[in-house]
Amino acid sequence: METTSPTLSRKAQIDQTATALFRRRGYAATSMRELAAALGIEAGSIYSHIKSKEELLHRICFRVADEFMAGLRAANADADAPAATHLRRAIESHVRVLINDVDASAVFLHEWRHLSEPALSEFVQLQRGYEAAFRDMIARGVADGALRTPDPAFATLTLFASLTWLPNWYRPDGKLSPDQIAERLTSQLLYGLAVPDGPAI
Amino acid sequence: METTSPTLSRKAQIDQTATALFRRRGYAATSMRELAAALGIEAGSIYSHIKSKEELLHRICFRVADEFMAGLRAANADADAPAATHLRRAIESHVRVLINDVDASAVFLHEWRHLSEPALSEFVQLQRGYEAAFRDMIARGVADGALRTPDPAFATLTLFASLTWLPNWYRPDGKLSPDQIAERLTSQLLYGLAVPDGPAI
DNA sequence: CCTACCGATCGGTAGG
DNA sequence: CCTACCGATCGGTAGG
Repeated sequence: METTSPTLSRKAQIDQTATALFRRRGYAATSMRELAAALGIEAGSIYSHIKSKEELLHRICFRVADEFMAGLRAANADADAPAATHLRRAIESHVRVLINDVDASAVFLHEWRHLSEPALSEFVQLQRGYEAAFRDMIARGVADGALRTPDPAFATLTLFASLTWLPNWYRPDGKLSPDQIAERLTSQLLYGLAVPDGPAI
Repeated sequence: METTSPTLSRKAQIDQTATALFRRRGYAATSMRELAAALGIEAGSIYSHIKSKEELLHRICFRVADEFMAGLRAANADADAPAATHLRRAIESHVRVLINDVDASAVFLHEWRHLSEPALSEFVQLQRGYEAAFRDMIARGVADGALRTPDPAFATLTLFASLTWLPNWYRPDGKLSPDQIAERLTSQLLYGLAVPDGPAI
């Protein structure tokens, strides 16, 4: 079911296979016996490498969260750049993280709610901070005249929607490179679909 | 846990309570005993009203699908209107369906993959037809000069992303009415965030 | 890493 | 609609 590189440690193989299964079938609907079968071992054997099923989910979610956070910091590192440039760079970084491991990203986006406390609250806090940073970039872009929107919070939601949806359709064998996707996404979000001086719609 | 109107039939109460639970906890993670407890009855008693757990999911998913399809047909009914108008009306209809029952919409959007065959294939077919209709409206809008995009298929994905994300943030007690949300979403997707003759970003 | 197993819980049914 | 229960499967462990 799964071709794993022989250079991966068993623990890394477990993580990778679990990521693919959690994405395809959902965390709750994936049993440890399925995971074991995909790895070619017995269910009990998994527990010599991990403590619990949730540990797998926890590691996936927080690893991806760390990557998003690091990308956000890098995008804002140049304090002299205008807010709209920070925003474009942050979108590009986000797309790159998503594409770099689309299975893990999909689990991060859709399965985090199965975390239990206190990890759940910690995760939600990270998400909120990340979204607030995007809202802030948009608001600063509006303030300095580069962007316009009647509602920065609303614009942030739409932006996040497009970013979040990406793992649902991205195929690694597609024609668009990560940079092309980021560029196209950015341009469509910034400039929209309507012809500038075309007819009212 | 749940306040259900006394005018609802028991079956309608089961559907409504199941919808709320499937949304909050996910289909796979919701047990029939949880559902029974939320209804104030015993687990076995549910089965005098329904045949199986999946029947509940099936009914939710296909009812919402029917509503989306009906809205799409209505939006395209006026054959003389330009494609961009069809598109705007279809977006407005979509938003109204989502907001009309946000729990059911969220289940429709996120839990359909737990359907088993042949319902699963049937559902995917409906989804594909719906998406194709939006892609077609965008392509016709580009052809008649009202819209512009380097990639209609890509634009369709971004549009769907924004529509799909809505149940994740919409709060019935929010300040925006359904029509305001539809209008704001449409305008942002069509006109983007950038100031028309502002600086390059 | 396997065998053998634990208690808990699952969806669902029979009979009343 | 409840009581009492079915076989199957769950996450996880002990001992080797």
